[in-house]
Amino acid sequence: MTEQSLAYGDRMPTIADVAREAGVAPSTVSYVLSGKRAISPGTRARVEAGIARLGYRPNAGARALASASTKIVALVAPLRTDINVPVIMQFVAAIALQCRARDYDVLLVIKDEGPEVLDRIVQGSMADALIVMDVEAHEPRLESLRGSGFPVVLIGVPETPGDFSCVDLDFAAAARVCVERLAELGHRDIALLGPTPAVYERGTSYALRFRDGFEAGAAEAGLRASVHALSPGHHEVEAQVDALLRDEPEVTGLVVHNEAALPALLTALRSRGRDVPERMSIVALCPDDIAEAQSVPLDAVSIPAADVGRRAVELAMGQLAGQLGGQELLPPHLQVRGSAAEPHRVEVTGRP
Amino acid sequence: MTEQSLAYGDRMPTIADVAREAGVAPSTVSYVLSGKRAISPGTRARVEAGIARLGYRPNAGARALASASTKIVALVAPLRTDINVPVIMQFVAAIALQCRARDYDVLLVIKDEGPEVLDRIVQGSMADALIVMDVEAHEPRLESLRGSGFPVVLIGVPETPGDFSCVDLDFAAAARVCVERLAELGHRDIALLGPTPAVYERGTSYALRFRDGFEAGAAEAGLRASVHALSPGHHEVEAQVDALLRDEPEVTGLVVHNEAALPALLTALRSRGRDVPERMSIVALCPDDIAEAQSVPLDAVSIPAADVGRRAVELAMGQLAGQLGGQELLPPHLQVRGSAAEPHRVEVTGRP
DNA sequence: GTACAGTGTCGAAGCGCTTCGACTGTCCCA
DNA sequence: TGGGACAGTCGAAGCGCTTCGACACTGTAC
Repeated sequence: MTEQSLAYGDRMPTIADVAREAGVAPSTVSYVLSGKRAISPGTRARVEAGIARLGYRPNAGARALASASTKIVALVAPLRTDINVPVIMQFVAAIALQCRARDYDVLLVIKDEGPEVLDRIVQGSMADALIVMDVEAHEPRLESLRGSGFPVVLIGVPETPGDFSCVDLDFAAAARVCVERLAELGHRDIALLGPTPAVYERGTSYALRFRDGFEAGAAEAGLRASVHALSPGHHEVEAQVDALLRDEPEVTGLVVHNEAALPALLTALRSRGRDVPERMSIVALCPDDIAEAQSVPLDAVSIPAADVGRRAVELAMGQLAGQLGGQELLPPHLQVRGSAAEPHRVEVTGRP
Repeated sequence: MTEQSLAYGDRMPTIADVAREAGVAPSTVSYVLSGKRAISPGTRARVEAGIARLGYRPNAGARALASASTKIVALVAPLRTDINVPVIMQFVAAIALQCRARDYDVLLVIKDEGPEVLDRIVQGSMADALIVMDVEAHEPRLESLRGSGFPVVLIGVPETPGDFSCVDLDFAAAARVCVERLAELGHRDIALLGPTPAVYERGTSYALRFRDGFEAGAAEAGLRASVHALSPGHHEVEAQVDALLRDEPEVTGLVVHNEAALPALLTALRSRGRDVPERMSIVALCPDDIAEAQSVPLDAVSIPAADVGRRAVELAMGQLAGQLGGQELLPPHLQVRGSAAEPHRVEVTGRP
């Protein structure tokens, strides 16, 4: 039962070869493989031996053609390098793993190609389902799929989800949790340091939801709050910190939604005498490993990439099985690590 | 000539539908699409109109089956989150873009599944070529493909490349360039701060080549040199910097091959009075944007991800066209930004 | 006027698989 | 003791495409 090593270029063995080898009909081999009909133990054994002996693997194209199912999930991912790269990667990893666990493969589609690409995939039957990451408030790309019945799962929530399944962290709730944490500690003036301006300009769904949640949470808690987009790069961050400290000196707590800027931000604050958490509190939205790797471990709501990815695949599979899924927002969890504390009201009390 | 919007679930139009619509034979439609035979302008126009009217897109599975070519490149990528994530992403982006430009799609395969996965892809005819990122010195996964004639391109160079095509930055030369830069400036004691120990333990090809190049370059230039793996995390980096400064106080120049640790490293050095570049020179190996975003912009050899990715796809396409490619190592380019300077021999001259 | 090379088009034969209906036994229960 | 139910297997049709050889023309050259 040694598996023959096949040179590519030799004709690959087909189901007919296996059938001949095992002395059965091709359809029987197919049924052994799919389990869709009962097979006697003896026959099964002979077929499996034949498969092993020939090193047979079913041809994906033929299978797709005959069964009208590709066992492929198309994953639409943004491959900008400006944002969030590690988080994107975590999503991709989680989704790929989940797909493999269900015997699906992943076709990678780069976002920011036009809608024709998706049509090509869907109408060319290149995949059985579509998972779209990083959805923006408006996604013209997806319009042609609306109501088509083709299984689509969005990671993120567009303005009009329609009948698309959506999964995501509840960014609005996450922002509220961050704000509430600062409010409980006694902060009265806070600021949101968000992603680069480009992200807002694109209308990126999660960034907007986080911002809106921040503003709503602050309003409810009666806090003064402002929002700032944070450009990356050490000098930019320093300049923006200076501007913030100058223009809004009362701010004692920051909510940061910008992983890339965190190291620079912490350095800038310390060098300006605003040590964290004594003289500036920070609550961040970022992956756990990033929160922990900072010079001051950060209180943070983590982005549950693995959970979101898993759920996205589950929803896709559900749709393949005929269920329809709605919007799912995963609840945020704040991990306290010590970067937020009660404010020292130095500016107010006066201090030598 | 309005393209009809198709509901998925409606039977998708086939080449036969288009043929009927245009009043020609299916094979004629096929030849219009492939351009493999001459077609009169009139017929072509009618066929194209029919295609547009029906919104026809060829079925990928059927096409693959009939033509024995999938128009898919399988990309084997590591999705660990411990290393190099942005760089990996740049490779993936570059490869995906290049593939699309050649009308190929990308099937994403996660590394660290067993060899059966690759066999499934190759023998199941799921892809026409394979690009493998992050290759290690020994890749048992690839053994079954050796000599098979299936187009394989490696990003990185294993110990025994055999007939696999390989592309990569010339990491050994890159290390030498870094060492030479420090040597020219007058440094005599240098250290390499490399990636996490796990990367060396895995036998990751590029890390080993960089290290070997570093040691060889230092030997040639007559420098004292040591090698240290750098664990990520702020505290680990601080501890390791302390150890270095204690155990090898004469070191005045660092070669850093560890993007993730750079912010922490710079912070640690400054807080220990070893400002860069005055009291410690640094030359790094990292992407340009990362080098520029540091608190001190770094002299760095960048990883030409886009070039490597492009070349990888070109080599894959070349193999599909019957050419065989060998190893290609791209020359390193050092970008000077001011993080390396002549050493102040403070420890030697004594200074108040 | 016949031969001959194109040129443009068609029909049919697969590519390798799944799946449906049909067929042959067995077994069990009426 | 006959018949239905069921397990196990087979053969053939067909999924939608590509591609090969054949065929009908149209010119052009002798």
